[in-house]
Amino acid sequence: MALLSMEEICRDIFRENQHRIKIKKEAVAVRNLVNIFHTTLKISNERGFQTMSLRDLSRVSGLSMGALYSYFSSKDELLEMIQNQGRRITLKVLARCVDPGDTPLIQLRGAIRAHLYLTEVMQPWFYFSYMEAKNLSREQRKKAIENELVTEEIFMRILEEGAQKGELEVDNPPLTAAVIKAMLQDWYLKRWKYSRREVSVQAYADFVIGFVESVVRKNSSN
Amino acid sequence: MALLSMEEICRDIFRENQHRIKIKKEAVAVRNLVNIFHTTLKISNERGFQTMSLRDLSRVSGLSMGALYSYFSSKDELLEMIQNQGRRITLKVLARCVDPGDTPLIQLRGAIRAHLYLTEVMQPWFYFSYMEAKNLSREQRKKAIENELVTEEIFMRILEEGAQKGELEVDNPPLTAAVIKAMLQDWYLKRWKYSRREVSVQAYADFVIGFVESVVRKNSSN
DNA sequence: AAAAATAAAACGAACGCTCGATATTTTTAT
DNA sequence: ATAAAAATATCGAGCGTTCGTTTTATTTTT
Repeated sequence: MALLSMEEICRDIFRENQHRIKIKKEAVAVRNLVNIFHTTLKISNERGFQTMSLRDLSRVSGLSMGALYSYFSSKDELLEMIQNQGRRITLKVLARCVDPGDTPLIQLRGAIRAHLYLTEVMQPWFYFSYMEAKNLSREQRKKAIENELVTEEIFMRILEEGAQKGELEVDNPPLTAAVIKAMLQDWYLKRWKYSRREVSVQAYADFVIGFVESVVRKNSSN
Repeated sequence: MALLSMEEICRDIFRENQHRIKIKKEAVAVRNLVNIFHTTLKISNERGFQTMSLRDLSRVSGLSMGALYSYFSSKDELLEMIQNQGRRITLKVLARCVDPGDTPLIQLRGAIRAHLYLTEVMQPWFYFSYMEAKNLSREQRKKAIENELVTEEIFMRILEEGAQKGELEVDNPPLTAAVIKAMLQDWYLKRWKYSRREVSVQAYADFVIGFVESVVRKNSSN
């Protein structure tokens, strides 16, 4: 799961945006992109993206204003780059963590664990995406909403397939998927609460799986 | 439930902050406070409190800059006033909606419905409080966190009482309360999603109650 | 020598906020 | 009842500051 290192992600970003980025050498660019994104997430998740000035970003990252503007052409573009990459990774990871060959119950468990472990590793990113969504442009906000709905649909399809096969008992798949999503998002939105209580991601995953299963499983045995 | 009119709330605010507010006449002050808060919530919930300039607020509310500053002494104080009042109302309403004489199961249903109906009526306020929490001063942020935990404790105590009396089966009251809270918060955080799907607050309340009960009730009958 | 980063200055625009001028309402005096 | 006076409320141009952004000449790294 942790194959998703910040370096790899930033290398992708660099290659895809090479026409915009003024820096030529990949090694240099990647190193600084990691720095820029890390610092942006750090400051923004404490005080908000709007409140973070580029002078703040310059000071904390150690890069000059001129250097920063070699990597993006505006503050809004920086916001978009972060959002874009986060979205792409979510879908990629979630899609490959659900094996259509498995039974719905196994798929459900896999999807819950995948969602929690992914958001655990990339908590700052998800927290940022959630909180800064309203600052996006209209088209970017539309993409963010789509993304939310797609993740939810993954759960809904599993539930529907389970109900159809008679393996699960779900009387309202859309709402069930919605509240599952709400429980999963709580993990990265209220991280302070769970770490204060020393709840590990494994413990939370087990709990949510148990909680959901006692609703959707036909017989409470095995 | 809708006894909590904006006018009443603003009258309370005016009386408690009369020393700060430069306006003498209650009727005038209340009228304008309603306008100011309503407009602030409207703009902030679309674009964020930080992004909203006081010139925006002036333009949309129809009050001049000078008039605005007769009601608060700084933008931060406006933020605090809104947060304070929202917190107070939450606790007041939730506390009086749970009758200790009822059985834990009835209390649980009452608390879920109370939470949902309250946040339905005051959705902009709750959405605002959630999203703008990071912009608060340290002491104000501490109060917001306390508030979150207190609401959660109401649910935890009901669950624990139910488990103790043998009426409910809850193996992890703190985590159960946490995910119940997550489901309830989803209602005001993702209002766009539920209204798009035409899910009413009653339907959502019934669903959540059914969902939770099929986990915590000992026998699935009656 | 080329590429990249730096420090510093400057730009106009927009920010939170103030304050003297003005308008409105209430009180007082006739 | 009405006009003058006082109190209250509103106005909006303008304050100093900071914002995002660009540019410059210079230094550092490869």
